[in-house]
Amino acid sequence: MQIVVVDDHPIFRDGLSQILRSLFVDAEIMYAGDYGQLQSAIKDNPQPDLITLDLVIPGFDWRTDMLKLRRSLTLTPIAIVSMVQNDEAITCAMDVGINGFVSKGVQPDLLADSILQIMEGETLVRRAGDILSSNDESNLLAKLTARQIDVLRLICKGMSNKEIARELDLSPFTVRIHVSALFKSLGVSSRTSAVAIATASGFS
Amino acid sequence: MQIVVVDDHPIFRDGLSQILRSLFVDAEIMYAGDYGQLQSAIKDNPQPDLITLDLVIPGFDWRTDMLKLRRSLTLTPIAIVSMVQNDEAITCAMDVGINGFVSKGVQPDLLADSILQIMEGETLVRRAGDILSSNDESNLLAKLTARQIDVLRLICKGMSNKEIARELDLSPFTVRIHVSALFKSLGVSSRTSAVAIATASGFS
DNA sequence: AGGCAATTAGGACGGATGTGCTACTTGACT
DNA sequence: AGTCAAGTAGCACATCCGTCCTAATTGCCT
Repeated sequence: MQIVVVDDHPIFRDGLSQILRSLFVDAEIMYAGDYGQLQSAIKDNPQPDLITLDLVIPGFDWRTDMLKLRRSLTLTPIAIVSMVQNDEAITCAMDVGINGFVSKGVQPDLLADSILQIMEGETLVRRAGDILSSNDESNLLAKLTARQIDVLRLICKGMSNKEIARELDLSPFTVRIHVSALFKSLGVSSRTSAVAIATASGFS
Repeated sequence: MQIVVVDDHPIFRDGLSQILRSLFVDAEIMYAGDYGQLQSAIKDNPQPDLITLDLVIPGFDWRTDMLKLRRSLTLTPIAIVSMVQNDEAITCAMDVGINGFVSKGVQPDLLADSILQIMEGETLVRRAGDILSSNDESNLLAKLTARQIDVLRLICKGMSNKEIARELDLSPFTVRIHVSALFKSLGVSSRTSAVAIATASGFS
C-alpha cells in the first residue's frame, strides 16, 4: 500500500502521516513538498492508493494543475487536505473529479474518518466548523510521559543519547527507550525532526 | 500586485512601505490605521498579495479578529509585524494559520528577508530577542556559504542527508561535505546541536 | 490479586551520521 | 598564468542512532 502526502508544511505533514499510519499500518508513505517532488513521486509510483494534497505548495497552481493531476491518475483517490477553504477552489476541485476535500482545521479523528470514506468511494467536502482551537502542541505534548519530556528537552539542546544519560543519571539504553517512544508519539523517526516539531510548537 | 499595510504608527508605516517597495517595485501599497480601514481595504481588494498586520491597532482584538481575518482571506499571506512579543499572541496567530510573525525590532534587511520567505509559503516566527542574541552568532551564520545555509535550513526542517540530497538535487556525498563544513563553522558535531544553535539564533 | 502503564536495563542489528582523505570543475581575484 | 574558495563526487572507517526484542521493578487502578 502506497500513500503520497503532498504538503509543504513539515509539521502538518508529520501530523497527517501519524494519522495515516494509524489507519494503515503497513502503508508506505511518501512525501512531496512541492509540485516537482509530487511529479517525481508519481513517476516512481505510478499507481498509489491515496494522495493527500495541499492546495498551496510551491510550483502548484490548483487552477490548472489539479486537473492535470486528476487526468494523470484516474484510478487513485485524491483527497485535498488544505487550509484553504476558498469556495472557488473547492468547486474547482469537485469539477475536475477530486474525490474529497477536508480542511486542515478539523479534528484528527474526523480527518481520519473522512480519509477512510474518500477511499471507499465517497465524495465529500468537510470544512472546518466552529472548532478551531485544537491546540497542536498540547495534543502532541499531552501524549508524552514525564520522562519523555525530560529527554525531549535535552534533545532540543542538542545533546546526544550518551550526554542525556549522564545528565539524567540513566543508562544510555534507557535513554534510547524514551527516545524511541517519544518519536513514536510525535510520529517522527529522527531526533532532528523531533526538534523541528518541538521548537515549531513552542516547546521550551 | 497589492499589499495592505496595517499599522497605526505612521512613521513605522512609512518605513515598512519603503522596504516593501524595494522588494516589489510595482506593488500597489494600501494602508489601514485601524480595524475599520482594514475591512474597507479588504472590501475594495478582496485578494491582496500580502497583508502586514500590527496586532495593536484601534478596534482590533487579536484574540478574536485574527481568526476572522484569516478565514476571510485564506489565500493571502498574512505577516504579523508587531512590537508585542507576547507568546500567547504568537501561538494564537500560528494556531489560526497566520503565515508569519516578525518583530518590529529586527533589522530592516532581515525583515525584508522574512517577508519574502513568508510570501513563499514559509511560516516563521522571528522575535527581536532572537536577533539581539544573534549579534554574536550572526558572525557564525555569516561564515556559512550559500550552500551550507541551504543545507542548514533543510536540516532544521528535520530532513536526513538523503532527503536533502533529493531536495537540492545533489549527491548524498556532497550533502555530507556541506554538513561537515557547516558543523565545523558552527563548532558542533551533530545535526541536532546545529538545529539548537540555529533556532536559538532565529535562523529560519 | 491481577492488570497495566511507566521506568529502568540490556542485546542485536541495520542504517544513518560524521570525519578524513582524494579529485575534479568553476569563477573570481591577483 | 597562478592561486584560492566554493561546489561537486566518491571511498573508508568508526561511531551514533533508531528499532525490535526480552526482562525486571514500581505504582496505580479495577
